Amino acid sequence: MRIGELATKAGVSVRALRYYEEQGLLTAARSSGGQRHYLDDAVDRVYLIQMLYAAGLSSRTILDLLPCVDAKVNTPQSRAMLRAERDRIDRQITQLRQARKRLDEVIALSESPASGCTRADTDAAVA
Amino acid sequence: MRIGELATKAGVSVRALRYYEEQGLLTAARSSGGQRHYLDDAVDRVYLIQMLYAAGLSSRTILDLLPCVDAKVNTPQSRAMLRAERDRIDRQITQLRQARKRLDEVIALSESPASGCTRADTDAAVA
DNA sequence: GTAAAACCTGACGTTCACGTGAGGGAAAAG
DNA sequence: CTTTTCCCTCACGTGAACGTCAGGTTTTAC
Repeated sequence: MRIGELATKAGVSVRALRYYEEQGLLTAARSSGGQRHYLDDAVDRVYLIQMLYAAGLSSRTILDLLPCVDAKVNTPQSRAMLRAERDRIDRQITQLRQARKRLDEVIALSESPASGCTRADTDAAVA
Repeated sequence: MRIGELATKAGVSVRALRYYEEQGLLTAARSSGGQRHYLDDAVDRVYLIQMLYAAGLSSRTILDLLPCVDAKVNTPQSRAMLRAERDRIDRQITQLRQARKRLDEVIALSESPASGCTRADTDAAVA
């Protein structure tokens, strides 16, 4: 498939795919005319990349991790890196939970009929 | 306390504190000479700001939320905003869990003596 | 009273993951 | 064969959260 189709299937922009290639995260065969051609499994690869981006990893880190995911590299260093990133994600989840908890407290307060309700509540809620 | 002390206590840079003020997230009294002076509770306020930044909120969103946290604003809109942000954090946690799971799978594979270990494992692990 | 810290206001620089044209070929459709 | 449609490579723009340097003032220490 060509880049437009992959972009649609993977739910990202064409520009993003070119960027991934530029970062070494995604490779493509080229037609005689220079156009990129991808195999079907490129869709999953893009999903994975997106997932790692969403987890807060940088292009560089993803670039280091992908060979491990592909099971092409498996050294003590690579395993340490994997664990380090997993731990980073764990810490990030912990932070998010804290923030969530904090917001929940505020929400609970704001929804209880106690404390300083600006009374815009009971008034405007029906109107 | 002055800005340097607050920066140290809160574990952020002086520049960051000035930036927070610029964004309306943090206010300070001024000395006759124009220097910022903070109360002790500013430390907690900075912690909170950092927590919300870490949760992926933008300055603008934090600016909108802070009055709610301070219980100074409590309208149907503000409560909806709080819930929206909490839900966003929930979705982000879900994504992080997925990424973590994926990494865990890779780690499990790389640490099991099966599959394509590059053998750098059993060799160099002792050396 | 003077020198060293610490602070002030601009204002430009940085990084990241792309967005967005510009100008020009390649490929599928008629 | 021509017309769309898709694709190509530069290459500059963007937004967010600061970093950093310049040039000057205020506070603190001796």
